[in-house]
Amino acid sequence: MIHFKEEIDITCILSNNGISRTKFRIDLLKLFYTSKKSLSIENIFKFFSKSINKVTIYRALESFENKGLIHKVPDYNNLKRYSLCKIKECISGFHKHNHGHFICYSCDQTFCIEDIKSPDITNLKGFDVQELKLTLEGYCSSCKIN
Amino acid sequence: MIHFKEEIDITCILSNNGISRTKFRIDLLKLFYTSKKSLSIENIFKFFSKSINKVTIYRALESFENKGLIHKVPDYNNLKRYSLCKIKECISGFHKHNHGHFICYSCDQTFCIEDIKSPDITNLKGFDVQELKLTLEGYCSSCKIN
DNA sequence: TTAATAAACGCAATTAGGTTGCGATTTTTT
DNA sequence: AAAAAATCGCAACCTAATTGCGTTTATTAA
Repeated sequence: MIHFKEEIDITCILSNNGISRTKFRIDLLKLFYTSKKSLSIENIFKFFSKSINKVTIYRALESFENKGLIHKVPDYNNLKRYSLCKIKECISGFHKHNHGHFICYSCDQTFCIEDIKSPDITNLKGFDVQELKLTLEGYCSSCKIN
Repeated sequence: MIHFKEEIDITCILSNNGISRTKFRIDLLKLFYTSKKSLSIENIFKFFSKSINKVTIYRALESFENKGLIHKVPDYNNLKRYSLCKIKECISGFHKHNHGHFICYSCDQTFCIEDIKSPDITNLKGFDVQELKLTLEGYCSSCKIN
């Protein structure tokens, strides 16, 4: 069981989004709130000591994403990977993220970079631009050689 | 057999890069030179009327990429997809692309956008940024409603 | 609180994209 | 022309992800 210093009502968030408060889904959402990192299926699988069926993980993540609680982030190996949505604009069925993502070559971790906003390119001749994704790659603070 | 108006010596390019000039590889490289679009394995498979084994396609693409003739582009469904390298900086084992890519929601096509250069973000606190990828999404000129 | 309804779970099977091994064929080198 | 190297095609394999379905758990209605 995970505990917070400042209580965030996980069960309330789930209820408000029409998601059943099963032990696993409560703990999974808590995990996203406590983890500063993005999470892959494998990360989650290992966190729960492989006691949870992977299909269950896939379906919970799909549900969370559809409700706007988490969002997909790019992954170095093109695997499914998610981060908590910290923006209120993310609601059921719709995500709004204009932050960039950083992928570390060494630890394969993906970080959300709130600092950098994506450049504003809305009019590009011939194209109707709906979204803009900025992905940085390199070495994160833990992996780089100083 | 594909023909060019201005002769580009495909067989010469292959030879110079140490790639055997088989009928398939010659035609494949010609296809990349004539196609304005990026190509997925499925695109190529169908172009050759499914007469070429997919493993052969995978291996030819891997070879072309390693020699710097083509480069990977993002794909809407995370499939392998390639475009011709138009930059002389792309040589054996090394690619240098600072252009952006546009993915169409409707036709799933990926276009190289030479016009826009990726923003120059080399110093980001705590991170050692090696590469920057800019991907636009929306509707291309053929698919958008005017 | 209990019965009915809906959501979530676990298991097995399947799908899909991509990879590997290997013998046969084609190309290149000598 | 012979030997060496690269490419090809087939079958088998791998991994991530998806689907079907019967069971369990949670939510809603009575």
